[in-house]
Amino acid sequence: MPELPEVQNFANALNKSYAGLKIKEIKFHRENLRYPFEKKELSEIFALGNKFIRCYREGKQLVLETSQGSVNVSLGMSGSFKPIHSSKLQEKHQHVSLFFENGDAVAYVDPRRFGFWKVKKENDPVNFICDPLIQKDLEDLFLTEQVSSKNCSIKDLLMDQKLIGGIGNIYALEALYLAKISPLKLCSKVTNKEWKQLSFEIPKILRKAIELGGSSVATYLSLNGTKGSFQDLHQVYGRTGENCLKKGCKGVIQRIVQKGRSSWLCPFCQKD
DNA sequence: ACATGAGCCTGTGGGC
DNA sequence: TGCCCACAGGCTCATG
Repeated sequence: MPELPEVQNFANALNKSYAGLKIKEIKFHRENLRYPFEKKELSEIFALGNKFIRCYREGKQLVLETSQGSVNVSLGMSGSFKPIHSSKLQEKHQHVSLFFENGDAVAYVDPRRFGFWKVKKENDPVNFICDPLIQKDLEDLFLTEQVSSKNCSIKDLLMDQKLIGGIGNIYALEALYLAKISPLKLCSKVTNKEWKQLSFEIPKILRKAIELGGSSVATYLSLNGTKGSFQDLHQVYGRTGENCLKKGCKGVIQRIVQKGRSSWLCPFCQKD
């Protein structure tokens, strides 16, 4: 589900609601998500009396930081957080509950269970080269030999989390549309001018999406239960058969399958 | 060393 | 109404 803007939204909201609170306890409602829960370690991190210091984003993951250690949380395709009001299970796919001493509580909900909670080790390296909110970092990365010599499509490159932390299917396709580059174009054929344009469009679109509360496709809701509105500004994602929105372009948005996932593009204004 | 495709899960929506 | 298929904001393996 969530790409950078949606994850950033959860980080902001969790901070606003819970940063600084004393923890009461953590409860697990099953044994695993994508991986088995490290219950012992996680219970120590979220033990009675510890302080929930803050939540921040690292690529597409959240980091929950307490006075006794930190945890990486991946939301997978369908993970989300939701405030709860009692110790009874409240949501159908509620897998973790976190209680605070002041009576507040929040649940981790994830129907498809592709997410994970993983204890963050002291010297775990950050697992990507570049954060896509920073135009200069993107440009520097794009103009390296390592990238331009890659034998993959530009869409695959944008979604490679080892290189760039945070871009997924929606924002890769939207940014490529804005930069007028086909998602099929090979990295080796992308011009310096196009790389520069792309490093301009990516932070711009991500910041706009954060501002609008992310994209609510299917069932995504923010912590306070509201929908984002960036989906209303999607230019290609999910718009099969609709007209290209570029002024004067007579193109029709086309859906193709790329490495097993949907891509959308305007075959007229996006060239490969 | 790379690039691809299957698999992990549940839910939803469309076609018949 | 129900059944079947395709598909969904991600990521990790096994394979070639």
